[in-house]
Amino acid sequence: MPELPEVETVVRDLRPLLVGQRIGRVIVRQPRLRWPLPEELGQRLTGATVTAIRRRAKYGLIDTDRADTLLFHLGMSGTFRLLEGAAGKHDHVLIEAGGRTLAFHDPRRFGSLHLLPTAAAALHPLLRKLGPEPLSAEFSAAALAAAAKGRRLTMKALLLDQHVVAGIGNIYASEALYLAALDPARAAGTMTMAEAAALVQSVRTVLLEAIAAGGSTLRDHARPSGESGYFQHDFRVYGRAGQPCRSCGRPLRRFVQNGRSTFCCPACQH
DNA sequence: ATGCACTCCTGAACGC
DNA sequence: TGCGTTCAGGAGTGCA
Repeated sequence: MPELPEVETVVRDLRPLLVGQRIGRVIVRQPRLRWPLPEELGQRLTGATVTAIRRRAKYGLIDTDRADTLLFHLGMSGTFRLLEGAAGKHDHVLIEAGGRTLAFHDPRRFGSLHLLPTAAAALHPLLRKLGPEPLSAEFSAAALAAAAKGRRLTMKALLLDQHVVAGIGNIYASEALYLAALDPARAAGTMTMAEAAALVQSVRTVLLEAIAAGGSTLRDHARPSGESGYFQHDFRVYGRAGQPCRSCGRPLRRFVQNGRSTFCCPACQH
């Protein structure tokens, strides 16, 4: 469940479970994720106390009092879940803390875990080139327009470029473009300043809505899985091909861009 | 520099 | 029931 709102929800759910807790055993059951897990993962984490949990783009950062930070990315199918009983299939890494066992569960194994020096975490190659956080003031109409200027790629592809703005994925790209009434297939370079302003606002709206929805949904479940938070969210266009546009009533359309599904209202978005 | 196809992996849903 | 095909929320790499 990998876009910014879902990672934010996971981070918020992990905080009360881990912050202030001393990490016990760390068991690696499957070291081959997106990148091989560091050999010293367990040694470095065991005995450390979690001091803070942060989010950057779609990454979560778990800081410890040993100046190490555990960086995680959920990929397409990653979740954290509290283990009840034995570890199951795809529970790749088990982390004991506070009398509980947390499992990093990821069937497709596109997720990743890294161990970084906390002080230099932002300099890591995976984080260094990320664009602004979409919910920060740094993500402005001027900044977006500047990033779009002269670019021939589509509006949708621009939003998915993590160097332009960090944290938007395939679902919320469609959602934001619909809310801003922008055609996903239009060249990004044709964006006016007024359209950039509308898109910035729409991105913020859909992300904040999703964070609110994820948080409330997850509270129904006693574990920080997050799966439910994603599926129960009510999307405006994503996954609704053929259904009526909530604005004009005409059928929504699905088409493929760069090998991925895009949903839009051909009548409302230009 | 820019844009895009390919690639990693498994599971679910669907058609025959 | 089983088998093959297609699709899925990510993103680094390498190529044109």
